[in-house]
Amino acid sequence: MRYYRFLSESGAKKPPQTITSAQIAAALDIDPTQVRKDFSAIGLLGIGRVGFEVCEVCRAIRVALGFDQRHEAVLIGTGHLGAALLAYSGFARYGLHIVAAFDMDQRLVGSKVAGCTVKSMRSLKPFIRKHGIRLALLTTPVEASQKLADRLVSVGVKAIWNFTPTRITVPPEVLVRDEHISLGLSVIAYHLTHEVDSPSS
Amino acid sequence: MRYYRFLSESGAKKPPQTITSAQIAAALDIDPTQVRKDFSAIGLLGIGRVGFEVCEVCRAIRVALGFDQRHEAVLIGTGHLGAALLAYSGFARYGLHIVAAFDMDQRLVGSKVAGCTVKSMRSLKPFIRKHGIRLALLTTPVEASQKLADRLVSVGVKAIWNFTPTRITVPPEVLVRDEHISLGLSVIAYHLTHEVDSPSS
DNA sequence: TAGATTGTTAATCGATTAACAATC
DNA sequence: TAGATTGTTAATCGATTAACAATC
Repeated sequence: MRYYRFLSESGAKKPPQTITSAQIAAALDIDPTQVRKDFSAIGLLGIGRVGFEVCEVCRAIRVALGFDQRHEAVLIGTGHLGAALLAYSGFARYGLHIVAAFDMDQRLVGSKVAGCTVKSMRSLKPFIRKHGIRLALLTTPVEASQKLADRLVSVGVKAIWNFTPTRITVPPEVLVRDEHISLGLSVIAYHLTHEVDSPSS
Repeated sequence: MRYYRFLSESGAKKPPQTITSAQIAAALDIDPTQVRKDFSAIGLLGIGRVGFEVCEVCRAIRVALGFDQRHEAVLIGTGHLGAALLAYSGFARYGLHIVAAFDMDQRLVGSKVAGCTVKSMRSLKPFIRKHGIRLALLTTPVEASQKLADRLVSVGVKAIWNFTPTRITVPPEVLVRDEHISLGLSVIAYHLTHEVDSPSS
């Protein structure tokens, strides 16, 4: 979560290998007690008078969140957004590897997008079965999301990262993470509107 | 927020122009009281025995969140993600209009991305001043985010929609909305890892 | 030892849920 | 009128914050 981002960023810079819960709390603008509680929840103990060892904390978080394990995923829909995700190099840090990309458009099949060869949808099911894929990224622009989700679930996919503006329904054991931007949009629109109402405050 | 998405979607289909708080609550899996409370918070009153008028609710939400106003924005960084956002047609529904795109890369300047001509960074400040732009979308892959943010703030930008994996700091009156995917990633990684630990539960 | 920071129990705060008279 | 749904007050629940003995 946010701890990991902060610690792995700041940890590289400064030589001191320990950090106090108060320092973390100040940087992330939360309560020091919260930090200690969260850490102890994942079986992480600090050292009295010194604080926490940065490396130790990072490793514990990696283990708790599963970043140390390799997760293989497929990406469906190689449009603008799909290409952006394929090109993003930050996933590997969290153990996520996109091992194949698929697209409905037969004209795109065989072409390379961000160094990844686009595969035909026909090979989707066999591929997932063969490699035991458990995560799929949905970046299809059209509203075939639900049908696709059903197909994915039927071959054993356990989590769907949904970047489409569609709400999809799946069995309870499957996780769907929606990455809609409409929520962020509403926050921004609200701020801009409110700004107009009271420009000075 | 979520109400608007649900109501504007379902409202188009069914003829009945009214909906009850219980129906909304069931669809969104929240408490009916919560719905009524949220609605009354934006000065929205229902009708006894009937419920709420769908159109009326939608309009009130639009007004409260500022979707009825026109918000003009600039986009900086026309990479994959920038292109995807430019091509996304859903923004207009919320009153957001991306009126110009900028990029550092001089070779891209003048070319068209998703129907929008890429402008030089040199013209960024004058453009913002001239058009009174108050929102900027940051999709620059490199770590020039902070410098860019400073420049944007200095010419009067009031909100920054940050799609870069960098944390940027701005004066308190400026809103920064981070659209990191690392949070979603951690949720997914956790689910997949936990799945392994107990496949049957 | 003295000082600072932790782990954890207790208290506060806010948000969510329940209950019910008022209303159409 | 009778029935159903609202608006709002009261109660519960959980999470955040405070306090403090234990620890290095």
